[in-house]
Amino acid sequence: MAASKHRVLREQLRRDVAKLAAHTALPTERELATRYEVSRATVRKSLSDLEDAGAVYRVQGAGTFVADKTVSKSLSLTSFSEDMAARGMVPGSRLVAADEVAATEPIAESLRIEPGRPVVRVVRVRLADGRAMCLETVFLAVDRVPGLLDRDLTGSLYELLESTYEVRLVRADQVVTAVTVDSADAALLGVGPGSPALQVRRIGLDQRDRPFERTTSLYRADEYDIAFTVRRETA
Amino acid sequence: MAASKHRVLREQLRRDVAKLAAHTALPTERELATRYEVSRATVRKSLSDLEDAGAVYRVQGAGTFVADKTVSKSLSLTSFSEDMAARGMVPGSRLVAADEVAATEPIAESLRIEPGRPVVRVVRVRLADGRAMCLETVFLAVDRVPGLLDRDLTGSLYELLESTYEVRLVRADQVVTAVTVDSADAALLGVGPGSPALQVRRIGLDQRDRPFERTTSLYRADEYDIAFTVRRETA
DNA sequence: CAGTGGTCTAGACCACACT
DNA sequence: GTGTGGTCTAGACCACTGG
Repeated sequence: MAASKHRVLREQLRRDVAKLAAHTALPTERELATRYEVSRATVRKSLSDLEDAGAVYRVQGAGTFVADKTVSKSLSLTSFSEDMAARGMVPGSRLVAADEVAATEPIAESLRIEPGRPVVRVVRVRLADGRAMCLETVFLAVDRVPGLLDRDLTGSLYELLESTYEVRLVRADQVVTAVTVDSADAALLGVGPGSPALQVRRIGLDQRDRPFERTTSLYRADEYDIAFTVRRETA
Repeated sequence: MAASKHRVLREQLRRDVAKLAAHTALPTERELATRYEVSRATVRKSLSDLEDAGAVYRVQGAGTFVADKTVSKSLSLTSFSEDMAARGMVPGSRLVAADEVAATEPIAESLRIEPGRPVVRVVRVRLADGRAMCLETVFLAVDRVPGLLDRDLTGSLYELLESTYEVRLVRADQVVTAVTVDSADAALLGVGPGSPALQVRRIGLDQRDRPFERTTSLYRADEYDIAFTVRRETA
């Protein structure tokens, strides 16, 4: 499964493109279709995906070209572990708290459950190469993840959710703000009180658009940034 | 121009979807194709765009459904003016400086010109409903925008660039960080020194992937956040 | 002008969800 | 099984770029 022609071609082209200089022209769509023995529609699907990912750009009448990859992070949904791996760092965790609490009003609304219902709370200091990078608090509806608190919570929570509970996050709504950390959080992050931090509040949704995770992450401003590419609408 | 069938259908469906409750099923692709007298491929293109925009979600074998729009900002490239308008506020500007300076090393690299070459600098306090929201510093290669300094710089710079110089931004690479503002910036923003702020550094690119604008925006943390939806790759 | 990407069609089969 | 979205094809014409 998951080995469609356009996917295979896309990954093939992604590798090819990585070796080429920016602004180099790719073969034409018709040429690629002939060469890889697929229809032009399939080639176009592959190229569209690469365009969305910021790997190439297309100019009508002229051709398809290798994009300049200065940033070109297409801001996909990643776990902390994946994020750190992509930055070439080794992810880790220090468990601060893992318990069951009653859902407060905002938590309940985020998870679309009744206020006061029990939710699982996991608080962790996330490490990058052993250094504190982020303070992360996760809330999960307890019905969706029975027995979670008995598991090993120092690794990737996403992987655990996927492998054990078969919930796959496919989308998340995020809100990013700048804050200054209070003294309690500062101590956990190993920074001075009043230091700046990036706060990311996220509601994770499954394939059916149902929320099942609400996470607040507090990233050290001196160690972390969010880089991504945005595009004009109606491209 | 720009009135392709899939575009027309997309906007029609966007309006229809806005009236429906979340998780309501849309008609099937074949049904829509028949009803609007287009091919199914055209319907799929429209639905894909809406899916990318976060308006609907699709479940193989089940159907296409109205997404829950709690956030669903697909983080598109917008000007400050557009951004404020979308938030229901009236944008404004107070010009702080507009001059020609020699490009420093980082500026030159961003704009892909020689260090020391002249660049146009525009510094503005951006207002929302008359209140300071953001301190914005824009650098532009002078060759691309001759005579810019003689223009009215209190409105939308993007509109000016588009209408006068025919440069269209289609993509931008952004880096978001949290900072605390120094006393000079604090005075311009009307906040206390050491207040938190969201810093957005952006390099704007035209359709040919050429950089022609580098902007650093400093947003008051108490007035501004960045909300957007992210998706899992290989969807 | 020739050649490129952009749009569109009509039809086919597959993978998956639901009942 | 029936019906859904997902993939793929072969071919056509349009809009635009560039020499």
